[in-house]
Amino acid sequence: MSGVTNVEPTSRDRVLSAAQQLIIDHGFVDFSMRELAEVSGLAKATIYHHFPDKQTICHSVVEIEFADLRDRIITAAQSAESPVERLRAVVDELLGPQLERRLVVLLAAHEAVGLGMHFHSIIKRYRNEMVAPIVDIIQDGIDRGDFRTVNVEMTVISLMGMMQSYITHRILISPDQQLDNIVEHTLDLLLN
Amino acid sequence: MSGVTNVEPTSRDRVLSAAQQLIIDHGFVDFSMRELAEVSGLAKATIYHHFPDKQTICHSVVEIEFADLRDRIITAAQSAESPVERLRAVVDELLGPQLERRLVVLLAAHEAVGLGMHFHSIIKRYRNEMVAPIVDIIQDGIDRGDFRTVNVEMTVISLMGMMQSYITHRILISPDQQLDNIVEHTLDLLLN
Amino acid sequence: MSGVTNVEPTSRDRVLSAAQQLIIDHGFVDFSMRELAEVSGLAKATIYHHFPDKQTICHSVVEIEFADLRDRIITAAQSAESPVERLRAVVDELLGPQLERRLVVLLAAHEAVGLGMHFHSIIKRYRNEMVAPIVDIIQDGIDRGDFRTVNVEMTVISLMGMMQSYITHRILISPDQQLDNIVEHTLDLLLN
Amino acid sequence: MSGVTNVEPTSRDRVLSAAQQLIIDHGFVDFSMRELAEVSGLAKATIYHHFPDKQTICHSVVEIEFADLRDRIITAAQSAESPVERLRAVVDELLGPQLERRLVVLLAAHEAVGLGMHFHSIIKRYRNEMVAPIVDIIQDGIDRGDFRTVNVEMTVISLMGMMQSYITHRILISPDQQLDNIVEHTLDLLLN
DNA sequence: CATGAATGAGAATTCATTCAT
DNA sequence: CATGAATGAATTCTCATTCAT
Repeated sequence: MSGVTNVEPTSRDRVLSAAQQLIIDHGFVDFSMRELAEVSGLAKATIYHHFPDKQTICHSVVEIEFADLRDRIITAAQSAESPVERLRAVVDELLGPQLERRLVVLLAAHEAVGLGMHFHSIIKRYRNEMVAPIVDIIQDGIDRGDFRTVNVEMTVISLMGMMQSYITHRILISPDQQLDNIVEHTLDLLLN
Repeated sequence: MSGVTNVEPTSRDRVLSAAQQLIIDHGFVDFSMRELAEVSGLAKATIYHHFPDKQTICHSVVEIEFADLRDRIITAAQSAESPVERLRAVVDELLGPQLERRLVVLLAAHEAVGLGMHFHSIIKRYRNEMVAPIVDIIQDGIDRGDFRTVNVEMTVISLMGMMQSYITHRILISPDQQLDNIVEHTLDLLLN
Repeated sequence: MSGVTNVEPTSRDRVLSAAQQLIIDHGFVDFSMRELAEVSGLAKATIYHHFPDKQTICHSVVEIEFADLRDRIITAAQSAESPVERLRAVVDELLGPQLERRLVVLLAAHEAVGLGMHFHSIIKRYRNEMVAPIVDIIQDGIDRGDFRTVNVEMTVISLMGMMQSYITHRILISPDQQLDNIVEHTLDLLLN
Repeated sequence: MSGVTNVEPTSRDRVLSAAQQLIIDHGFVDFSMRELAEVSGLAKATIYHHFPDKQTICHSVVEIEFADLRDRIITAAQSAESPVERLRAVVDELLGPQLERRLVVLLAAHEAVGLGMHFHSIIKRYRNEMVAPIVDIIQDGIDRGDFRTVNVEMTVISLMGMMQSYITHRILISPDQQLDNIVEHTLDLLLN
């Protein structure tokens, strides 16, 4: 009660992390407030005490996931001097094991196709924020002559698609297969 | 009407094509049998006369979509002599406008993450069938010396991810932007 | 087609015997025309070709069961000279193994409590027809001085309840327990 | 209202007593949750707030009925000194007018033949609990020399069947006929 | 005589949400 | 801050029955 750090997560956080888990397991639509109450250990009415409705909870989870991913990418994009190393760091981060779970959520966000414009705008906003630093790296690499000349924006789109595809492959097709050299392969494709 | 062929689609087909449309619009979970009845023009009970449950309808739609896509890819993969031309045809096909709608369905299939193993197995099966001809093309290109030496399987995974990413971009971010040179960009990235 | 005996049961009979089995398994209400079609091997519409509705099928099954039971009782009631022997034959028949299944149906008929007056009237009619010969036996026994003087009708009611109770016991409580001396016990109780 | 005790039945109890009434009227299968909601004065969803499903409601009603009957029998079985008087009290109780309604439910429980094992186990359990005190009485009577020597268990089974038969008779055949001397008739059969 | 296709009505159950405490 | 109780609307699915062939 009086202590140094309060390790008890707040109820709000318990809701959000339960929601994250349920979205990963069931997708955005097919999880119920009943399950959310059960998993979070709170009463349904208590959840409504913290959030106005289910939609807002989904939006919040997506915001949090995207913000975290964006921050990691930005950090990675500043982690070194040479464009090659910075790109390597970003790709590394995008495929890092701790991100897989988060990216699954983002993958699932493609559901957003049928989920209304607010999702669209969130995805659009963060996608731009994640794309920007990668664009900078590639542009920088081209300017320095390290990379060959490519359509920068399109290359970034390609890059993100590849990342998704690797992860999907790992999840759906061969979960155990190690893809250690993904990073090198990706860089090779893009930069050779 | 004029007697040559009976073009009236069967009730079964009307259900499947209505389901396809609804899945595209709402995702796999959030379309209701009530809507499906309405859109297909049949009574709910009639739908259950043709399909045992909602799940089976979803599976069937996915099967049909995948089978069609696979067939198009296989056809494209046999359309020319040189590996470069055959790969171009495949990429062209994957991005062709008439396929967008179908691919949206496949994208949405990533929902499948939370939708049970039967989806997994369908996706796995067809993904293998779609990957195989592309693998052949690339391997052939390498053997002939047209392509540089790459990890073939990984390259195919990359390729499919890029395609998805382009389409997602077109749908979510800039629907109107023309990406005419996607094909060339992709080939450039992969084969240069 | 042209033969001596036609062993193929008629469709009508197939419906009735399937219905009998389903009523035994599920009770009168909770069996569906879909199941009946499945078990009988006929199409639902074919069943409606032979019977106007589900109610009539249930009534028919009950009629058949009761008629058969009544006939067996009447036969048994005429099988010997002495009242004791005739009563023994009736009790024997009521507990005979081939009758158990039929009696289960009759037990289930107590559902009839909530099933409308037509069932009531069937049960009432046949119950009277089954009671009558037993009444005669007991009255005869009393007249001859073989039995002690009892309220005849009430004794018959008791007798039938005991039979039901034995069967219920056998079905619900101890299916394997042999109750060989039931007949003697019953006669002993009633006539001593 | 005036403050002594709050007599308002809980929602749970309102559901159970409405269910009891509906089971008596329609049997276990053929009453709907819609009716139950109507009769209990609650919304369907509210019922599901208190019970997980229809089955559980049925089981609960049967449990309550059996428990009440068992308690009454046990009480009656301890009500006097002599075995004859105690047996008379039990039989009296089994046929008492206030029990008729309850016994109808138990009769209807024979539907249970087709209703799954959980019903079987409930019936089996309570049947044993109801039989035990009657067994004791009869054994005691035999030991004291008041009753003639009979197979005790079988006699109890007989007794319960008779009771059912009287009640069925009253309900189905002649509702108005007074059977005042049933008790004496029954005792006479058993104890002479 | 037989049936596949079709259906309106209704079944059980779950939903997101509100409110009094 | 927290919750049990309550609910209208919607869900998937089943029913007994009809009809054109």
